[in-house]
Amino acid sequence: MSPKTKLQFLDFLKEQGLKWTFGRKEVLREALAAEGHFEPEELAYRLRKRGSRTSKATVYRTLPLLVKAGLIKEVIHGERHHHYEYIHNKNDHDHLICLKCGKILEFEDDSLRQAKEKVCRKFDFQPQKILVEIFGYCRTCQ
Amino acid sequence: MSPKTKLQFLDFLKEQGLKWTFGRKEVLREALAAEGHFEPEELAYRLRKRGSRTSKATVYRTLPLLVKAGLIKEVIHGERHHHYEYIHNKNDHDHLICLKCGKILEFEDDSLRQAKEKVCRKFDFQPQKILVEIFGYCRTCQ
DNA sequence: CTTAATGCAAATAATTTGCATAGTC
DNA sequence: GACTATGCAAATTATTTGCATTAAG
Repeated sequence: MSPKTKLQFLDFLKEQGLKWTFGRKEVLREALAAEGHFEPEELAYRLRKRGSRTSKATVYRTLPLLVKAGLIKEVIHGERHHHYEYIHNKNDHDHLICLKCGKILEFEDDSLRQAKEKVCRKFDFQPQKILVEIFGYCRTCQ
Repeated sequence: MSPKTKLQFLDFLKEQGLKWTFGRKEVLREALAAEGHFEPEELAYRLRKRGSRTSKATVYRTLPLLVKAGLIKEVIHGERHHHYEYIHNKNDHDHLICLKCGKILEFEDDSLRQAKEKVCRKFDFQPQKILVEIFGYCRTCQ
C-alpha cells in the first residue's frame, strides 16, 4: 500500500487514540488490494484463505474506521450487504449498475456534479455523502 | 384508497395470474395510508395492532408485488432495513437525509433530473431505478 | 376442485456484541 | 502495567422459507 495511505490511517488512529494493530494493518492492506468494490465477507474470506489469523469480527470492526479515516467509502446501497471501495485520488464518481449482467460501470459527469452542488446550496444542506446510483440495463443487455 | 390505485393493483395481479386476497388488500391499504415513508416491520406492527390477522410474512411477500405493480418504491437505501414510499402522482423526487435529526426532506430539481437523463443517454443505459440520496446536515443541524 | 396464499415457526444472511485473553502504548 | 483490540461464539436484526392449512378463482 502506498505510504501516504498508511500514514493517513496512522494519523487518524493517533488522533482518535486508537492503536495500530496487526488486524487493522491486514484489513487495510486487503481493502486497498481489492480493485474496485469489495464486501466485508469477501475480504474476510480472502484473509482467511491467506492464512491470516484476522477474524471476521475485526474486519467488521475495522471497515468503519477506514471509512471515518476517509480511505474507503460505502457504495452500491440497496442490497442487503455492504459494499465498499477504496477512494482513489480519482475524482468523485457514481455508478451505473446493470440489473441483468451485474456489471458496475463507474462514471463521472460534470453536469451531474454541478446539479448535486446546486441542490445542496438551494436547500442550505451540508452534504456528507451523496449517493447517485442508476440501476437499469447496459448497452449489451437491453 | 383511491379506486384507481386499487384497479392498478387488480390489473397487475390478473396479468400475473395472482389472486386478490384479504392479506394483499390489507397490506395495500396500510401502505397507502402511510404518509411518506414506511418500513415493513412498522407496517406489520400497525396491522397487528389493528387486530388484523395478516402476518409479517405476508407483508414481506406483498411489498415486492406493490413495487412491481408500480404503486410503491424503495427509498432511503444504505440502511439495514427497507424503506418504501407510495408513488403519488407527484413528480419524480429525491431525498435529503439529515444525519443528526433524521429528518427526510423530499425535493425536486430540474437540473438534477436533466443531468440524470443526460448520463443515461451518454452511456446508452436504460434506467430502471435512479437513486439520488444526499446524506448530511440540514439547515438547523449544521 | 385446483392451485395459490397464508400463518407460523424455523432457517438464513449479515452484522454486532460479550467476554476472556493477547497485544499495544 | 493499563487499557485497547482480538477471536470466538452467541446474540441480534431484517428477511426468507418450508409446510400444513385455508382461501380464491
